[in-house]
Amino acid sequence: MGDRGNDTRDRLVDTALRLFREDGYQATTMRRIATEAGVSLGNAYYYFASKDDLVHELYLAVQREHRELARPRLRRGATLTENLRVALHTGIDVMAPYQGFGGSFLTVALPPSSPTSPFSAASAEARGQAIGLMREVVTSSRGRPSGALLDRLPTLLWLAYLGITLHWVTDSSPEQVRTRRLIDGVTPIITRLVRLARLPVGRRLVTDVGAVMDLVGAPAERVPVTR
Amino acid sequence: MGDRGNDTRDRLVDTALRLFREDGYQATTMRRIATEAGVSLGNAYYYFASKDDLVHELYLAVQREHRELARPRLRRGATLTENLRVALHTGIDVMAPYQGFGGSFLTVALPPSSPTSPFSAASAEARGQAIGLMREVVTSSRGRPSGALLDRLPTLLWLAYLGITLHWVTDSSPEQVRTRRLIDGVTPIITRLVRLARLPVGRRLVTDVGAVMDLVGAPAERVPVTR
DNA sequence: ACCTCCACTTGAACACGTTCAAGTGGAGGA
DNA sequence: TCCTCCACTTGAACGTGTTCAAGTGGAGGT
Repeated sequence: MGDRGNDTRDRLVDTALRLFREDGYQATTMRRIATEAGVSLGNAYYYFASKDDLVHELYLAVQREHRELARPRLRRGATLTENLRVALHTGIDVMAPYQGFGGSFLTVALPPSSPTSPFSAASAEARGQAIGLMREVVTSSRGRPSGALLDRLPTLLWLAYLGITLHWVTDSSPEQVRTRRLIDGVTPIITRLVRLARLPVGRRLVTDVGAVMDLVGAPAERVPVTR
Repeated sequence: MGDRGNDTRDRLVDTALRLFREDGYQATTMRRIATEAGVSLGNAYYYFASKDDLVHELYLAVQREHRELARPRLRRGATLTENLRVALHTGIDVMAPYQGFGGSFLTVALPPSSPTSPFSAASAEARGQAIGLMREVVTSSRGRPSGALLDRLPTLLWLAYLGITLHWVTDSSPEQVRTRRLIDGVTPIITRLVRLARLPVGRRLVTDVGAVMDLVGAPAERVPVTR
């Protein structure tokens, strides 16, 4: 009992996430995290290899909350547009407190060296869950696509979500309304593209896009064989 | 004459870019840049506000070389697929020496705080030139699209280029063949989508995409009114 | 010849992220 | 009770990016 280790670890994560929210990335120093968590500086490094490692915790927390908040909001039988809209807006809602984090989010999240990278093997599970959420978006909606696209769509939607996140990070408009508008504008277009897949022209597009995804090794829902 | 200032500045840029190429971002310290350029540490900060400012120079150099290398390679009357392919591959060629730079490229290039950000006002001119290159790709190709799409396509292609760069950064495959394959796979798809714009279905898509771009304020070729 | 000005240069100093050798203390066995 | 072990904790120390008060020197006016 007592669980000295886990207690300290939890206290560090809580303190770090709070400071990240309140003061952003740069202004939150490792010394302050340690002090406010009531431990020494060196001790923080016993639990986390780097400051970026603490951002990884933030990444995981955001992801978890996104999933938990979005799933019950999906309506079985609603349009793809509507369910996708809900999922994307919920994502922005969850990330909102960290907008001040701004570019530093990417600074840490994107580089392939970091385990936070959406493409790294280390975050394969988190990525798989994100794609899984998109699969739920697809399967819970009416008018869902046929075979080939059904398999590809979750990953494609996840990529779209990544792009929207990229826009959000650089979005300095009040309340991030520009990103909100982007979501509202993009979702019907995606739905129209999905419908297009029923026509011969669309079917050919699906085939080609699928081929590229295989060739490049697009992330799948489960840990992919990176070779 | 003598141009003491410009000499020092040029020497700093040359040294920094060389060290970035040879040793990457992190291993290249401001102290080493200053020393190898034959000036004091403080002097480097007289010319460049930050280390990231030197990366901005790298960004500009890469952009300039991309443009200079790609333009003569475009063939008037070739297919859009072919010309776009050339432009994108040339981009990768130019960036290749900096692959080791890896994630740090984005680290510095993407955050909206940094003037290097593709979306910031500070890099509006560089961005405009990049979009301009894509415009040349479009106008030099045969079978170029009609009115509405003709205006939108350059920016859309630039966004595609951004996406491919994003993939390149995290591409650890030898010689970045995966990114090469991505380019070869994506360009014909883009061409097919452009052709689709002639049909009624496609025309409607173009209208909708254009509306979203206006709403969100997508970067234009010239400095946009960011509001 | 002297002075004035200011673009340019310097190195010390600061706070930061990170590392590391040296502890500390409580659980479990003898 | 004492001993051993090791998960956990500590603070000093290193190299980094960045800032700043103090110079330096050459061009141009008198």
